[in-house]
Amino acid sequence: MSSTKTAATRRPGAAGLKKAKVRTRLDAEVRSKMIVDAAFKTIAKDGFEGLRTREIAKLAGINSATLHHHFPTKEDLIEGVASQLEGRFRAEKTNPAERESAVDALNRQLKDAIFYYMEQPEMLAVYRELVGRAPRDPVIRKLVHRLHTDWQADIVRTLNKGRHDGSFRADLDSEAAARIILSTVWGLVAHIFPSRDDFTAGFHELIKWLGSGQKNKRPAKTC
Amino acid sequence: MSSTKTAATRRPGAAGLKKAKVRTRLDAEVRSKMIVDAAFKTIAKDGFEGLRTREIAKLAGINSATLHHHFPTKEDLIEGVASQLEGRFRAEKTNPAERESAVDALNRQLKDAIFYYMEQPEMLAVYRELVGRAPRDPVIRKLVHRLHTDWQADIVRTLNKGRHDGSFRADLDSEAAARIILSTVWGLVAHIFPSRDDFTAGFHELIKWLGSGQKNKRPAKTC
DNA sequence: ATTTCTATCAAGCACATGCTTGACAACGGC
DNA sequence: GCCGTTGTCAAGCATGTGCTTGATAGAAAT
Repeated sequence: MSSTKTAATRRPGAAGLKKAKVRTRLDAEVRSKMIVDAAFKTIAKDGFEGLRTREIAKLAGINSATLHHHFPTKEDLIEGVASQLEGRFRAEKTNPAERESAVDALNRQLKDAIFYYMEQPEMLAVYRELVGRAPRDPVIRKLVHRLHTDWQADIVRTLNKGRHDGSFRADLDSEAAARIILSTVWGLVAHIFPSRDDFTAGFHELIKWLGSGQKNKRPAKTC
Repeated sequence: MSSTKTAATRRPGAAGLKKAKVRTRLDAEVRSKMIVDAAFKTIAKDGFEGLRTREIAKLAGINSATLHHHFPTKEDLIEGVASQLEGRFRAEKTNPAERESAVDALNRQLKDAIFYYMEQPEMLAVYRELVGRAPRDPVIRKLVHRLHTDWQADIVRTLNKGRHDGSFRADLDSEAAARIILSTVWGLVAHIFPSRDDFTAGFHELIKWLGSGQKNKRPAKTC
């Protein structure tokens, strides 16, 4: 006597025709990635101001409670996004060609930046948001600092190499120059450069300034 | 003492001891400035994410309804802040000294940037926030674009002058170079440079690169 | 088959937040 | 003194929002 009654009241949609929702259950890892991907897209489009857990859940096709099961707090979700971004940057890092010259290495930096700008604008948008949030969030700040430090070290290596083989000017301050280059690339990310072509022109000008002014690689500097 | 009854019922706190609030009535212009100042400080500290009309009102010492009387929407308030920032930047703009050399003019840019960094960090913080918001807000975008365009034009003028009098290298692309300089300064604002000294070192390196390599101002480039 | 584990959902709680409403009071013009 | 204008306030409305609760169901272990 109690069977039908409880079943009818307990189970929503058992008697009715309510779109028989199929509950797809996924591994935590897979679902987490789906959620982070959704958050990534939302942040790229609307920034952190536009980050609403309900929206992310809807975009990921799940209930918001499920989202909070995988990422207890919004903060956790943001860290997940940040972590994914760092991973993608490190994974997609292009390798130097064999016996690549210093100038070629710089041009690779240029090409990489333009690649992200053209093909992966979402990554740059999220990056921009993270840097903007860094002053107020210690975890993000550390992550951004890590990325920038490693990146700068790469550039310093390249510059030192070019300086020693004579292709770059002998009086180059590699540390300072690396920061200029970093800032220039950041100028592209932060839309300080109005267009891709302006950025390219700027970067080429920079490379020109770095040059020693001689084609061959002799370290001579007499006249 | 006479009309106690109506007074007691009508005026909240007239009978009690509730801190006898004095309603200070100000001109719209004055009050608006107070509100914008409060918003300015809040945005500098917590960014746009932390902008709550109630908080601003409390900081300005007024009721939030009063705030909305002067700035009907949050958007209006933000535009007020942006407008004030632009005004301050333009008003505080340092004038070139009489017969100032091109190198001196660039050093003035450097000094100005460091001045804001050290003495007016709030202005730079708000600036940073505005640039971050620009991609999503047409009004802000226009304002930022206006500032950058004017600023860049200034630098281009300086560079052209230096190029023509021989103090800068003859093969200088002034437009591209100006954008590099702009990006470098933005690197300070956006905390791409870890410290003030790193920025100074970078800027000096930049100026070194721009130089023609000769002390006097003759346009000769033979060797 | 039973149990255990946990991913998922519908509903909701508690509070935050932009903005409104209606009344009041300071001020200037008459 | 009277009155229109408007700057100010207490209270509230409607909605948004992070996160919780308690129940349900898929899957694996036993």
